[in-house]
Amino acid sequence: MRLVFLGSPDFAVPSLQKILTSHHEVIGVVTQPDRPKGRGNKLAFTPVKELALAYSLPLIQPRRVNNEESLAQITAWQPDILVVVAFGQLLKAPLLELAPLGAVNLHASLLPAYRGAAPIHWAIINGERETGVTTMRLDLGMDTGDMILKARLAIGENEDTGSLYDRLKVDGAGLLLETLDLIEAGRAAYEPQDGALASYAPLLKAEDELIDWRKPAFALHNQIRGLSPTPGAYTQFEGKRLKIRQSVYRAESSSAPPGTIIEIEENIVWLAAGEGRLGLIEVQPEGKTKMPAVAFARGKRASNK
RNA sequence: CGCGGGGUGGAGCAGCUGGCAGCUCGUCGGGCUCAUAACCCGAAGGUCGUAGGUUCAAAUCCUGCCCCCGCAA
Repeated sequence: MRLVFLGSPDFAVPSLQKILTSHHEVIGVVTQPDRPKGRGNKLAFTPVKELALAYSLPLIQPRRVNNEESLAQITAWQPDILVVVAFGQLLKAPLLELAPLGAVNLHASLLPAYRGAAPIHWAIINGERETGVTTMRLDLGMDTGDMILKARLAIGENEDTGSLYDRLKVDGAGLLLETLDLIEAGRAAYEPQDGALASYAPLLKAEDELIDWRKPAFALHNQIRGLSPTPGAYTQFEGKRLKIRQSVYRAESSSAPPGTIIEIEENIVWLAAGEGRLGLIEVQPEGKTKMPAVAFARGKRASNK
């Protein structure tokens, strides 16, 4: 099929790559505009743009993909289908109806669960033991389209978002290609989502990153791995942020007030939580590189005296 | 020129109103022994990111460069 690929972050890269190695033809790529990023606000290309450039694919970067100009360009490409993976903009009716076969999307959850922007983070934060990827036909809603294929994936007990993200984007790429082949063969089955079972995974807010020591240790552990490596969960220490990059937890409680140190083992700094105890393994002070939690604790003691 | 922190023995830090480089941990050797995270003694180990400048003297002051990171987007 002749397809236009819409995607932006590196989650979409394996999908585009996989399609490029297939018999399908990518006749155009749509990605987000270059944006000032990082320190110094330097302009950054999206990972999808990097790949598109490497393959010399026709590329547009509309501020609003639904406007007339980009609509005209995509129409001119005459695609059979639009393929959307973590694009970052919602497609409106004219775009959804532009290609004869509509638009398919890859979403990083087992729909209808975790519709929305941050399904991987929230699955881990909520302590899910399983997630997956779903392909669907896009409609006007937010991840509400009819589903085509799913692939399940178990979440490791201590797995973080980074690891899960990497696994899902690869699984997703395979599933997406499979889906495209089905559609091309006219054998795709479309299953409507049961809205009653839907749940949402909204964009992360700043307050989601702050650790509340009154919560149970397991919840904090899920929060920490769910936000790792980005944006990272943090606690306030001496007026500065201390990101907690890696943790463990135990059920046994202590009489210590939540957020205080109970004990320091060889590689773990144990703090009291609302329930149980949370063990810090790796932390990152504001303005510093990540370091073992035990080293941070030592440095603090040394400098406080 | 978005705001900001930092580069000092293997790790984490102090020293930076200029004058012989210090602390905690680790390592090695020894002691004590069943040690709350913090037992005792001793030892090894550092071109103080890099290039240049100021000075009798610079980790400490000035300038360029490299590197790491936080925030905001």
